[in-house]
Amino acid sequence: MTDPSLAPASGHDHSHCVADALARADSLCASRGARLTALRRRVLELVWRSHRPRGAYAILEDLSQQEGKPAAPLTVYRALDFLVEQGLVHRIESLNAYVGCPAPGLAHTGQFLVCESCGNTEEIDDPRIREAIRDGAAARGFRVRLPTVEVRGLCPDCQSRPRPETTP
Amino acid sequence: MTDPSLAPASGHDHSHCVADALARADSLCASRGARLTALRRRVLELVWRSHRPRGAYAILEDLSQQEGKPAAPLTVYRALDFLVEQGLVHRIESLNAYVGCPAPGLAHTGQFLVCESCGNTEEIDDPRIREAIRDGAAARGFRVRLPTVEVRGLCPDCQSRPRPETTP
DNA sequence: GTCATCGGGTTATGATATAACGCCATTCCC
DNA sequence: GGGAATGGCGTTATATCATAACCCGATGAC
Repeated sequence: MTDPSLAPASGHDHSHCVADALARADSLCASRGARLTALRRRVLELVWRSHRPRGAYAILEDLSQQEGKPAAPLTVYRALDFLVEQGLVHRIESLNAYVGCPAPGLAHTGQFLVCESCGNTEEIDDPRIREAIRDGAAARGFRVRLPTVEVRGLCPDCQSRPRPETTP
Repeated sequence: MTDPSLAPASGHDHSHCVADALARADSLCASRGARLTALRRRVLELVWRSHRPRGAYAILEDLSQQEGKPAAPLTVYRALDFLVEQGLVHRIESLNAYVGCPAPGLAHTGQFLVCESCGNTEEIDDPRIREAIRDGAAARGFRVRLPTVEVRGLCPDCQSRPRPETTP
């Protein structure tokens, strides 16, 4: 938890992010009748250890360490499936990794700005992008179910830094 | 090669697609001084067996069969890396699979409409989508290097069919 | 001819994800 | 409350996707 490589890029109190995310998850699941079990909540917390997408096996390791005994991959994947279904976590396809959603419950399908240098990933929901995809698909007779937009590049911080921190 | 599950959705002469793709690859590589070796060319042909993204291991199996002896994964991955670098093939991140580019040489980064029913994947290059992403990122100070847009949904054919063909 | 470079073979391994089966706790119905 | 249905999760095994490390032969530069 005090591993500096897990800290987010700019100085912000990340514990707030985590606490907020958990609180939102609690109330959202409660309002939906979805069961945010202890395990699922712990996995959500582990996803939120940073603003970088984390691989399932990284989460698995953390979980194993917390429990003092090795956990099985399925344990983590099932929890992640639940969290993704509830919109609490997004899967970043191009990284095979998972990142916490900062604004769940808004029924959005976001777009992701993935920094190739520090790994930090910002979720946005830009109406112009959303509508351009919707219209572009419609013009070709294609019915959109799930748009995936993942933009690799450099975040503002890393553009001004020579060689920034490593990814976890 | 005559496996019907590999045929593209609508009746079109797919052998033309393949022949065209190979011809374009030949001239493009020649003009660039890139070496489209026999192996790479064969892998490109196997990617083009359908308009569905194909997994590296599916290609590997085809290749092994053609050669009468098992090929190694690296063989295929190296060829695919080359083809992707040359823009002859695109990787579909959300499927961990590869699909032929119908218009290489245009220096585009396309968007992909992936049918969840039949698997056929159409590559488009919609300026509105491209520009919306460029502007949306710029507005947040993010420098785009590689935009990835993969839209899952239903192609026109599959919207009018009850339960269409399977994916290979 | 000699060297550098590159394509590709070989073997091993790492990383990501799911299948199949079963137990147990909760919940729901009556 | 009793019993059945459901869902969460443990266990073991396996599938799928991708790369590391090493070597060798062909090609082209000089």
